[in-house]
Amino acid sequence: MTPADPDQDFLARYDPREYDPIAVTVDVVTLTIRDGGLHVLLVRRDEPPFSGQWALPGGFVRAGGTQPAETLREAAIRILAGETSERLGEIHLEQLGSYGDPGRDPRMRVISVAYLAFAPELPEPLAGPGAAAAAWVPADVLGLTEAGAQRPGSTRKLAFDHARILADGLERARSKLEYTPLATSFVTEPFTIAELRQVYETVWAEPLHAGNFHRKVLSVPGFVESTGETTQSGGPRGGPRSRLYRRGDARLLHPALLRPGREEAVR
Amino acid sequence: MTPADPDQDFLARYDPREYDPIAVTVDVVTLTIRDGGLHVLLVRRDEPPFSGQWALPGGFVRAGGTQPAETLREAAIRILAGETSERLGEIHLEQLGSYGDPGRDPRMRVISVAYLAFAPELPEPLAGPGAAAAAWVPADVLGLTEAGAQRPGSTRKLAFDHARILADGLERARSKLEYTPLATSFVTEPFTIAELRQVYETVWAEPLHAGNFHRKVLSVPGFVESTGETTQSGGPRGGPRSRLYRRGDARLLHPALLRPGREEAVR
DNA sequence: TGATGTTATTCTCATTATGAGTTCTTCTCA
DNA sequence: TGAGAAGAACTCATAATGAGAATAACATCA
Repeated sequence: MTPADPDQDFLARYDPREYDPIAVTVDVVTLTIRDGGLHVLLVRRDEPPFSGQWALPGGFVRAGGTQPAETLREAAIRILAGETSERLGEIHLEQLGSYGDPGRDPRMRVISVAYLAFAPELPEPLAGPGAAAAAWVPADVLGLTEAGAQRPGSTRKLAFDHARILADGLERARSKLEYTPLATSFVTEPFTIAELRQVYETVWAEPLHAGNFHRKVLSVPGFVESTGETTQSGGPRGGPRSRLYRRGDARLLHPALLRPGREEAVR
Repeated sequence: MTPADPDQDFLARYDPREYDPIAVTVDVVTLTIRDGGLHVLLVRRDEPPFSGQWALPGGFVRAGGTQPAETLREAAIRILAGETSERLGEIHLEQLGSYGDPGRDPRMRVISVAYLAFAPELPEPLAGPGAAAAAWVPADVLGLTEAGAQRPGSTRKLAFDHARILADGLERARSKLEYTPLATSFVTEPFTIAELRQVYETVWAEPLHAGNFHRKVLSVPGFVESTGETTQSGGPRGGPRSRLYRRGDARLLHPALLRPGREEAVR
């Protein structure tokens, strides 16, 4: 950012209409748990490119000028509101990363800032102002690999590089569950320890030891807070009533709740 | 990304020259350890806005068209090369986040994708193709607060929102040392355990227990690997020769090396 | 109604990880 | 040569974890 730098000079004298433009969009990975499985909110395209394929909800950032300017986060909230339209205040939203490889959009150079949202169970998406079709799609039917690709035979091919963005979002979610209390963003208050455990088991896709999980959650300061109440009845297949909890005031879990069997992931 | 979405329609018919433009830049937070302190690479501006103030090295992303297109990462490498120009292969580089609030650049709407680099000790920056002045600046003289502001009285005011970007980069670095072997990116091979400990103590800004650190580093599989050699002499103030190590093959530290006294940061 | 199975919650116990401090030894510097 | 610094390896108390079992409250169904 100095005048001797040609790039900075360029910025100082920049008249954007003279240069190759870059478009900026925001795409949102919205995760929720439905029917015991991890789901992501997708919309279906029916115009080229990628016509007929599923994609993350997204849209342009309003730059200001003829439109009111908005922050990147505000753009993400606007896009999310187009599909879900309710209780946005309860939804956790964080920036995931930016994706800008040349050619990721065949029409022009597009930089997409991806956001990641964690939501408690929501109704079917209104295919409202944002989509011809919108749906909660089980994450596992997309056949995502760790490398951000889709396995051959996946019935729903994702448009653009959205498979990679989604894979990054899933890994971020798995990781955030370890050291933050964000699992509570997937449930509605009040909730039981078992509901919280199901969140972990679903996102991590592995069973956890119920007793150890229970001990751990209650021993981490500020993770959950007892309401003093219990459920009105036992579970659908028996068992005693569960105590009910709400979110605590911790922003970090200390000590963290680590995924089992991470040794293999180390190298 | 469907035709019913006005934003997507907009994209399909987008002629960028008709709309309010957004510029995309890449800024790089480059951290290194010099003279026992954490330093960041900054350049000095001498044109408005923020003339005379320090800023992160940055530049436009080459969109393609009249210029060859580059990825965001390639842009970051190009910017880094302008200042440091050597051994870029050894430098760890990762995306930090994107910053796009309206008004962050008074000239126009600019989205900046920030990258974070960890470098071993490098020579004074060539104020080369990238800067009228470039320097390694001790991170502590910038008076950064956790909130991303600068304390009043800081002698070097950072331009734009670079104080926040730098604060985010520092926190990312502190955090990454816990669960990745990236501390080894701050030293040149071969290195001693004490050198590695100084990296942690510098970045975390707190003293560590030498014996426990030693035990821990050697017990985490794949963190470091012995070369079988030792230093040629003891330390400058005495002590025996140290064994030398190189980087191991671990990508994650398991178990992690946690910062002491994190309980206060939890809420 | 009573047997059977399910599940929340609590406990035990062996193992591992951590924090604090000590010991032994090798080296530099005065 | 002596004093002090520092690498490396120990000890030991405490905390955290993983695996399993025990207890008790509840649902379902014969």
